Amino acid sequence: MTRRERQATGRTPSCDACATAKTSAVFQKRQLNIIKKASKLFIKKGYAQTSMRDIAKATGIDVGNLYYFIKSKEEILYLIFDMFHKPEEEIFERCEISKIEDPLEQLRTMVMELINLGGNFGLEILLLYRESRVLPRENLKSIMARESHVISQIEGILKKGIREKVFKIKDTSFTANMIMYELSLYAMRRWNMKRYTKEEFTDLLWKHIGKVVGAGEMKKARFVKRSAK
Amino acid sequence: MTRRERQATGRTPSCDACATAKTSAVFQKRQLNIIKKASKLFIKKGYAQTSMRDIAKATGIDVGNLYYFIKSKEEILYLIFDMFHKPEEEIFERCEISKIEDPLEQLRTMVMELINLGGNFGLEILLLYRESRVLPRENLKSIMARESHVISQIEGILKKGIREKVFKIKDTSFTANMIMYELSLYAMRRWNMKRYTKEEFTDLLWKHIGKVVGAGEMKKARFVKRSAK
DNA sequence: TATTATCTACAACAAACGTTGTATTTTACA
DNA sequence: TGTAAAATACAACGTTTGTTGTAGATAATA
Repeated sequence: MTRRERQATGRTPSCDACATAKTSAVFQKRQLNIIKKASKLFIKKGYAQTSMRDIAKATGIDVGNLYYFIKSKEEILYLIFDMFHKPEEEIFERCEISKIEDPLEQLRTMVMELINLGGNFGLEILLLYRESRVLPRENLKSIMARESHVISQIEGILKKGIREKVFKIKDTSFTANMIMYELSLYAMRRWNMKRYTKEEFTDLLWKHIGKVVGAGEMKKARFVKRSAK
Repeated sequence: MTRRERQATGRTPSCDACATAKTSAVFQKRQLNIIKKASKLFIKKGYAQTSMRDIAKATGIDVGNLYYFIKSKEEILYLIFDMFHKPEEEIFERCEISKIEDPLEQLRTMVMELINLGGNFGLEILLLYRESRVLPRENLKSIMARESHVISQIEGILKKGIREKVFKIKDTSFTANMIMYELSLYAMRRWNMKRYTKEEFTDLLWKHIGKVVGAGEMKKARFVKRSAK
């Protein structure tokens, strides 16, 4: 039996629909703790460089007993992604963005929410870029599907903005992807970005995105038009 | 002796200044081959998920004999970074960018060169983001120093552009970092970017950067001024 | 209190890993 | 052709790794 196969086995099905659903409060709390602590370790040291024994030490749960709460190391990573991408997907509805009229305000709301998700300033998203390849195809697909969903919501906002002549964008798909990508600048280039406070950075980033969607330009244009009348 | 310590030992000093410098053509060719093949594997599977035996298979060099050409697995990664960052650092001089007058053209030259480095469209730079943490502090620092050098060159161009009223930028350091970061969009989000050809992408990216530095805006402004006279 | 379900402690396993030792073959040069 | 250096082949070592087995403790329920 190869390691990969053994990994798939696991001792106790934890997140699958299992006979005796582990829904006890303690259980879920412990599992959440594992996920949180592990995500911190993964961010700091990398997935492969973090051993189950490290996670055991960080959580205070014995190495072997970790497998009472999770199926495998791989599953921890998946659960981390799951945990931080679910709320990401729900921003649009939760903030009732479709009810906002001004596309620029829609975009601002979306961006701010995405930035502050998890309170870690996008550090978790960095994991997706860095470690997603360790997940099996199946899981990776479902994660990517969520990502795409958010992207297409952003794209929707951009299109609306173009229709209302507030934005000026050549390729909405490209720009939506770029905006999503830019949100991780802080996390990805921490070594250079640390000089900015979170507030400074957020401000700079939003100004930047404003340029990207051509918002300022359009406003000016509209202003010129009106004054020309 | 721990693994980490053993890793530091190595069998034959390969890149250090060693008594009998391995400068034979064959030797260097083999070493280069290892670096190239390994970088492909690292990009595809990740550093930790690529074993020395994988590299052996890819290069056709026996596992043990790999250590005749390189000191350690870690060194391979370092050499990869070294290989792709050295030319990056030399762009400015090689292209004689300081002799170009128009800042926008300066920037365009720089960007295009950076994009096409290695011919892999930035795929190697993705490694820096993903795997740099496995390097020891010392090496990491030297890599980052190079990065910063390129960034400051970009920043120089931006400042010149501002002085000449061609660019409009709030924080040159932020923007320089952002531009550098944006160059890796294709590599980092391949799964969504594959729909574009390299030409399409390059075009979109350049237009995007144009907006970011406020180039279009300024031109229009200048034009307006002149027509107002 | 008896019984079951939940949780824990600790040791162990088998595989994979980076790396080394060594003996042998090939090449370069005199 | 002879000799040293360069390069190869192959087996092995010592660790670390993710994971499991199992026996015992604790908590909940009756």
